[in-house]
Amino acid sequence: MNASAPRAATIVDVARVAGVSRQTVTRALHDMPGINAGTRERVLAAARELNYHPSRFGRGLVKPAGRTLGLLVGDLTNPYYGELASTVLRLAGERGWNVVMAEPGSLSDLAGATDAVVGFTGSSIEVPRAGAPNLPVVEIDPPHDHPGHGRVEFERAQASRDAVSHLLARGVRRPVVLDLLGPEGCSRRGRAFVEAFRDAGVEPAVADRASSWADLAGDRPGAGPDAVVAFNDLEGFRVLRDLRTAGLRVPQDVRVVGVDGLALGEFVAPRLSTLTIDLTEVARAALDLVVELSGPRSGEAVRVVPHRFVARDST
Amino acid sequence: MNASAPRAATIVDVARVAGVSRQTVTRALHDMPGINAGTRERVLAAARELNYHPSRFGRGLVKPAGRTLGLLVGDLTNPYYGELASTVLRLAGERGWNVVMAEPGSLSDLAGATDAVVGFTGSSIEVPRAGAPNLPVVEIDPPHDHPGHGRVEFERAQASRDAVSHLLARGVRRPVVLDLLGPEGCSRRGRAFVEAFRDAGVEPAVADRASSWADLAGDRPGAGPDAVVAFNDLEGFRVLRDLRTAGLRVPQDVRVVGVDGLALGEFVAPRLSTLTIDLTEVARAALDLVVELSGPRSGEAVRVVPHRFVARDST
DNA sequence: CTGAAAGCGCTTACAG
DNA sequence: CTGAAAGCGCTTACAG
Repeated sequence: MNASAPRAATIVDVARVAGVSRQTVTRALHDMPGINAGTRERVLAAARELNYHPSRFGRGLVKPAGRTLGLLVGDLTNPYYGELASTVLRLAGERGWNVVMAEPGSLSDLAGATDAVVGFTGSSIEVPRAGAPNLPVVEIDPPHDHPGHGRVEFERAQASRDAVSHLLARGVRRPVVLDLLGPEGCSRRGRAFVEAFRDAGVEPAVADRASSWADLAGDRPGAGPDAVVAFNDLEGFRVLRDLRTAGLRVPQDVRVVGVDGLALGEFVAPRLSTLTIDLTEVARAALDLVVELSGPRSGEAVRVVPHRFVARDST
Repeated sequence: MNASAPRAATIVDVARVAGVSRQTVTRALHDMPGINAGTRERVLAAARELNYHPSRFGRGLVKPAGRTLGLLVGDLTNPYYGELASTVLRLAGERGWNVVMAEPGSLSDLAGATDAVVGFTGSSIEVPRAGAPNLPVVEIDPPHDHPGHGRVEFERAQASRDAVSHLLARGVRRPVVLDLLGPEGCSRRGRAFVEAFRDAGVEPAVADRASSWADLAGDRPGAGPDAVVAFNDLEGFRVLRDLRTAGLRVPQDVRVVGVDGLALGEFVAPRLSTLTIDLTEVARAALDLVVELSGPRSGEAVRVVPHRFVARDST
């Protein structure tokens, strides 16, 4: 924008400095056969001198380029998102796609930089589609349906019922479900558990996801929860730690269930029981939907992937 | 490549179908003022009908575009890399850069898709710089110096000494350092610990990073290690779990130190002592080096970021 | 409100 | 071994 900013060197600048034509520059830069070694050196020297950076756009316009996928993920600090991102990177790599990643806060112009967007953030995503009305957008486990967006839905009912049966069979009577308590009430994961408990004839308490054990236990000893359904595995680890600090035994005194199925759940003691989902299947479904939506518009593009209850040591 | 594959629609196709000129298509697509509402609708309908996807390259060539950074990270399943990636995404977003991510195995043509590459993989990275001789490459904590690459080095000596003093002051006499035992011997992190122990007059055992507690303890009870330096925090969690399973108390019977400073270390019991590093500082240094290397070539581009020992409950 | 022209930076045939 | 020409798909002034 600065009028005095020097224009970046282009291939013609290099050609001029090296005293050759531009296609000779191309030849030198790409190590193509049929070029005099001395000429090549001269060109490369000129490129270095001018600090020449070829334009991706100029090249992309003329060479068949791979597709670029935009991947919008929630906090990568949570290994859950890391596992999905890792899988998407692998699958996209196999197809020769590049992946532009962004976290929701980021301002990056995804629509302008990509050929399709996959979003997995825990909330609805809104992609500013400047000039790209047909940009395929796929949401993973979105809280709401968005017409025109493809989506990968998570099926939680069966796994939640399995977890609840497991808990009740072990004598649980005073479960608490930790959840994100927004203006709309429980999250879908929370609702699935609450409904599963109710269907089994037990009314669970519901508390904020970040509640401390002291909050949950109340003041009368012995009346606290005998099971905690954490909002996710990370919070489950926290609950496990707090229970240990409080001198309570898991699973004998309190049983704990997480959600996400982090591999890390195997690395803590007691190993955390959890609701898991096959993220490879999720990623594959999302990429398939991208391909489907890239073609001529069809109807609803939806895939459903089920959760599964994994009983480990904490229940 | 398939001769029968239909050529993707371009802006001229849309213009033809809508019966307008191409700049009218541009106007309609970008919601620009000064266009008849009916015309706009007609254009958008044609775009939909043809499943028109604007070319990023055509546009990029003519509009000033943000830079695109390539970020090569080791396994995103490890929250350590996730934390770095998250920070880079945030800092890059603030500067208006897009970020193309890839894991080392991926075949993606980073050089062709980006304006600079940052690598943080635990091993040396080799970027195929097809036609991009001046592509800035910055390596984070690389095992070897690479001439021409910028690098962010981790300083471990002081933090390792601090950790060792801490352990020895608590009576540790038979420490074991778990490490990646490659053909070149210890890793740098392992060496830093081994040297710190030696300087303090204690010769540590060295074992493979994945060793089980049974491997380490040997057959004579009481002769096993009284401290374990894990390869990273994730392995530290595993050691913690194994010790618990073996009925040993941490830190009373065995003290455990991790490396990485995962936030997660606070979420386990006992909370894991570790060597931590400020990943925001690391990311910022890497991006600064990218900028520095994007300009006219200067000398060595190196930044050093120190580790710090954090004593939590496991020591 | 709409269109004809120029040009962004590169590579790919095609000549010499 | 090297160069002149065409063209990729788009946007930006400039005319009408």
